[in-house]
Amino acid sequence: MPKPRARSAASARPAAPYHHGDLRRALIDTALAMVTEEGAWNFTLREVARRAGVSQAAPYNHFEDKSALLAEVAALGFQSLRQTMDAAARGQPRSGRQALAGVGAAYVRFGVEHPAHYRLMFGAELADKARHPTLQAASDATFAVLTGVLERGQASGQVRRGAVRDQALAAWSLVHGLTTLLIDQRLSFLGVSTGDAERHARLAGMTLFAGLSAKTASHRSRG
Amino acid sequence: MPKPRARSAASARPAAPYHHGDLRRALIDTALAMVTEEGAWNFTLREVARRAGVSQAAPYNHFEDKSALLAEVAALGFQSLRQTMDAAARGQPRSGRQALAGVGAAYVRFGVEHPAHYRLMFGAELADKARHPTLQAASDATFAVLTGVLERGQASGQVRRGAVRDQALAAWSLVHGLTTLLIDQRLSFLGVSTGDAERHARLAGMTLFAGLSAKTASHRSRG
DNA sequence: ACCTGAACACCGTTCAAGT
DNA sequence: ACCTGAACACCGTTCAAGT
Repeated sequence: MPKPRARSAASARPAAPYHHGDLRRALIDTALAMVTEEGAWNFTLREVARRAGVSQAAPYNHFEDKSALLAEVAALGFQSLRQTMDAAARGQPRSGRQALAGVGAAYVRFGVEHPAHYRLMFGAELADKARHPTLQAASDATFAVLTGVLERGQASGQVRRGAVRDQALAAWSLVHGLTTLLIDQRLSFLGVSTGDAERHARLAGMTLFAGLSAKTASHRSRG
Repeated sequence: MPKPRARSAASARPAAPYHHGDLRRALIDTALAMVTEEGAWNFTLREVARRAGVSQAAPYNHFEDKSALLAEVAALGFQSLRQTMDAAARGQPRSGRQALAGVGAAYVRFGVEHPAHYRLMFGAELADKARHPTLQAASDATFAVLTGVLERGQASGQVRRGAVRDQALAAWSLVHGLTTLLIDQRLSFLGVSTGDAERHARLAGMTLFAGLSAKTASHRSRG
């Protein structure tokens, strides 16, 4: 809570100083708490201000508009996701399939455990806003974890040689698609709920790793 | 301002009768046009009413709330997507890899060509609304196209035998993830734009079909 | 049975005015 | 330099009243 910044004597409660200490950070923290604790992915800027104890106009001293605040909260989400993926990657002793499945499962788990945050991170409101630099940087760093796992997999000979970028794109598409389908409950008709998330993540990861082809030998046909 | 509303004789133009002929359909058509022609995925119910020439309160005679209208428009999108996929499936002479790649590419192409509609179809606003029955049915029918392709692929021996449901889920996750990443421009840092959509869709499809594993023989290890 | 006008409780954003 | 109060132009939704 606020800050004493006792200017006279030791006044016990300055109550509400006119100038907030670090309102920018306080607003981000408040919004983050609303997202993570209450699952409010579509909160209003006025409510964030209200909870932070300032007027509705105050945020505009620190953010250009609402989406600028959203972008900061989303960036924190990407940092958190990256740490989760990093931990999963390090936890696996071997590179290749194990590491890939572990990282993929960690990715999906993050999404289903923090659906509001995940929705915010990938929401359409922040779509064309590649201008938010912190968000872009955080997103790039997250993607790099996947790329790293695949690079090490190729180096160790477990992952097929080829363009890492294309492989990472396919892998990211898979886990991102699965996560959003789970979060938005688009799979209920299949009997798949968020409780089965990790199982299906590993299953999908194995499918991606082994491929759908019935051919066990490399096929040289080129359509 | 309002309307003459010639009620007598065989007036050629009923102009604007107090009671709209089929306002329900007119509202859906109007919203659909806004989505497909202007890319307005977050349109306002009031604006739909305005364009349909009725008051802001009129829609509530035909829809419980805004999301009920959104669900109808989304359902039309799923029908359109299903037709696109069906055509792609029939266009391919062979089952297996070709059909899978073709259907997947058609799916992604639909998304990047109708980004607003796609966003609406999978938007979070309609997430927990599994109650909208028409939407659910249309979505299920779309998914069934994928399942059918995989079933035929297994029957013809081109697709690995296994649970079709799990394979379809992996395939759907892949194309859905790729589509949303493309639409929301999350891949610009990779130099991937919507123009490359079809190419990357086929690439990702091939990756899924062939698998990421370096092993060409089936691996029996179970970790 | 269907539609309107006006109202209620909200939004995001701006801006003069306060401290 | 930062914050407030009041305002503007909107929303989704409800409801008595009109036809």
